[in-house]
Amino acid sequence: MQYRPTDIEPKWQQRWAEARVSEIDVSAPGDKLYMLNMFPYPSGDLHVGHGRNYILGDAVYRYFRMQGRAALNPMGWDAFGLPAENAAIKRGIHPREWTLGNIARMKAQFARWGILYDWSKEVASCEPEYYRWNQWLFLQLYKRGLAYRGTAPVNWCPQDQTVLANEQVVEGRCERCGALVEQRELSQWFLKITDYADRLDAGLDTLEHWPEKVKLMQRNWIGKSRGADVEFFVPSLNRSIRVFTTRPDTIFGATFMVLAPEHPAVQELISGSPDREEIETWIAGVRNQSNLERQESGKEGRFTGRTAINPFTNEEIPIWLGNFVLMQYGTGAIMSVPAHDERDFQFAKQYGLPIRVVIKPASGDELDVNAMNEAFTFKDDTGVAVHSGPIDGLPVPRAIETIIGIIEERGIGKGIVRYRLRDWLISRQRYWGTPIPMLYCDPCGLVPVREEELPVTLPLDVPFTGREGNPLAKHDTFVHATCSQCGGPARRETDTMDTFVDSSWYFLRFITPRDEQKIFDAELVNRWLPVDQYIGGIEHAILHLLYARFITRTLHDMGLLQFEEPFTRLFNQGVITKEGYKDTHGSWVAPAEVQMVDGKPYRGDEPLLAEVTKMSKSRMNVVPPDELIAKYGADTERVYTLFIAPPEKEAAWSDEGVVGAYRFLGRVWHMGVQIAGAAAAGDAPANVVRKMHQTIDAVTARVEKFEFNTAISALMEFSNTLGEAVSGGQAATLRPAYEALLQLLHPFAPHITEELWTMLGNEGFVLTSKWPVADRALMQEDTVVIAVQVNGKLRGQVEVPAGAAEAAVFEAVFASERIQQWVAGKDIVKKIYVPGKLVNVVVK
RNA sequence: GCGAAAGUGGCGGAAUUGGCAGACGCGCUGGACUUAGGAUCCAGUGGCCCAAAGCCGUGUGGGUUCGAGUCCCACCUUUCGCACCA
Repeated sequence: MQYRPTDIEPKWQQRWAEARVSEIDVSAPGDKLYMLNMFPYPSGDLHVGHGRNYILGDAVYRYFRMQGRAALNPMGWDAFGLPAENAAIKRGIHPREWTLGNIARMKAQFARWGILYDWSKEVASCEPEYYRWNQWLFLQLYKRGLAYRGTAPVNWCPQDQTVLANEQVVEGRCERCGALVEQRELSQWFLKITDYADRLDAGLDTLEHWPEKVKLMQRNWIGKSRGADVEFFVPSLNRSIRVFTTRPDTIFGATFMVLAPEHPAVQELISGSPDREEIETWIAGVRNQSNLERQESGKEGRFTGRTAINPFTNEEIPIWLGNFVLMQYGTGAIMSVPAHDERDFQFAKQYGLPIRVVIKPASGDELDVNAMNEAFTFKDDTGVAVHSGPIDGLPVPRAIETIIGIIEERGIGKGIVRYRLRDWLISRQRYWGTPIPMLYCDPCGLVPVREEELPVTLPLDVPFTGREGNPLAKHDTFVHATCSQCGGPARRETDTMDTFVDSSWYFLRFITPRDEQKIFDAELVNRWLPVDQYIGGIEHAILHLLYARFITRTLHDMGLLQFEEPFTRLFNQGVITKEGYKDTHGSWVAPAEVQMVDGKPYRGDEPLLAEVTKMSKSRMNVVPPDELIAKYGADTERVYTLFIAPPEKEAAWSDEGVVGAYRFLGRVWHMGVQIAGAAAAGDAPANVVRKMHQTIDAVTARVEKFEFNTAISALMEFSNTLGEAVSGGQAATLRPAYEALLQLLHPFAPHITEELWTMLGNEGFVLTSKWPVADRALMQEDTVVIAVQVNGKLRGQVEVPAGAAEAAVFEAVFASERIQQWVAGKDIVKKIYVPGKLVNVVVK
């Protein structure tokens, strides 16, 4: 009987579905476990690279089910977003239709992979039943002052015709389309995530089971820094300007001040300058530049013509404007200490400003200003304050503490903690998203829609022209509304929400997805959450995960949640890469057009460049799962995907490598057929029993640690052991050991194991059988092979009974002729025995 | 520039607390079975050497140790993240 995956896989997929094996009653008691894969954007077809994420989650889910856990494994759709709208513009298909079609395709693909989700919990964020709670959440945040409309310089993507959150701008470009982002001063909706900066930072310390990398990225993004705000008096204006510094200990070395060109005091400062016009032209030029352009143009500045008083040295120091000082951070003004800050140093050198050393190395001589060609920062106690009056001789950390005390005492400033994090801009001038439930009324001003009027339904009858502007704004019956307060005519907000709002709380909705009365059932949610195991890509290290942590805290503060961290364990799978081919113009070439000549790629006689990159449609290097499944089956794809590399690592797809997984399953199959055909009789050979227990032990430990590649290699070894026993005519004795193999293999290759399990005459699913437990006593070998080293070099082996005493082992070692050759006639200096492993004899 | 992680056969990768480097798989070589093989099965496969014995071998150079892929120091390379955040 041949192994034909295509014959058996659809059958088992159907049986699991019919038996509703993955549906769970969340109100029933049980040892709960909440598994979650990040819900995907329904972009259409999935490739084997996407598959890694879901296959991995399904393997873990099935393992926990076999461990007897009440495991919830829901799935849904992050269904709002720009690609749907772009598809509408390009192809004339409605975003909703496009989205729902993609959802259906992806759902079918999950089924073909044999993935078990609890579809009774499915949600799609584009449905009013879901997004009304998005709107409800917004209103709660608005009530608490955490949602506000404000004017600020924002990121505008000219390609996508919308504003973007800071988190969505990568190296000055739109994260989605890659267009250069422009700065615009606009009135927009924000969520006050900055109110939670400190808690979001501190909470990272409690996340023991998150990858360090992700925590670090979040920590850097939040950018907490301690320092001081200090007032510098400007005599000619009879007022002071406040600067922020993280290094108040260097204030004696502050020899000038620099303000951002956008600083509100600039006009006043330059009012008396003879160069005023030139300075204004320069400011206008800088204002037009993005941060990226400013950085590329190098450090530039202008002298305002005025001076401030350094409050510690009492010297007059010049006030400059500089393109490198950011208005968005701190106070938009800095004190410059060129000796101990690299940026200040460069600026001072460029404009001939004085440099004064106020920190010396803790061990070593004072720095020579004239010999310096870079700043020396001394951020820790490797530096000691000098020429700094009251803090002279103090190491940097203590100097900072002391000087802040003095600053506060003198009333010229205070110690302060600042964050790099800025408020979350959630307005989008796009159609396919959750309408922001607000009204503009002439008499009443800004009015929130009443909760009982939710949802504010997104109208479906809008034209998609692709021309500038949000189609919603042109929809008369949507825009014209009645004021919730005065009943008069009002204009509806036509901005929609960033889709990251939708995904910031969806994991709460999965518990009671059909509840029409409330966003979620607090009692059940507090029982099921936090999510025990969250799985998804590293690309969400900041965006989604930070927003979800923020929203969870706001709901906690509303008294709805008892926890502040939504995800206990986080796992980021690595991407799958494959070779793609580029032509001489740098365009990607379809694999069908590529011919290999002497191992090098060509299109006709044009040589191509092979490049291993992340699998993606645009690079034309995707492997569609359906062809693979048709040829080898989903089980093969699953086993190969998990075996290819450690799951957190990037992995290169190899079409040949797939065959190895297929052969392995083929061997398991043929072995199963033979064992099923032999009437069970007698005990399995001792080596098989031992290997079985060792394998149970190894696979269990490795699945728990997400080491699927080595879990599978252990199963291959066990399968090889069983195969030898079958060839040795022992098939009749192997049934229990073989059944254990099927159970251990089930999470990785669910279909074939169900089929063989049934073939052996078992009732029920492998999935609902009990995960085997290893008997440690039976794992032990009767005899052990001890490696023998002489002076650290391997010289032989001896076999001794397991647990033999040290003396007996040495006796066996010196009885060995091979070893005698190396030690005869030499002084034995030392004998070392590592129990059960090796002996090292040191001779001279 | 700053921060983090990682360097092991032709390839993907194994290797508890320092204890037989290269598990498992791909590929390759030889063989079996075949009209055929890009199917299947069997054997071999780190390098030097016909082979054995032996020697060498985990990015480079040092060190600690009876013993180092693993620990320490210096360096090199790669990848990722941040990037004028005062």
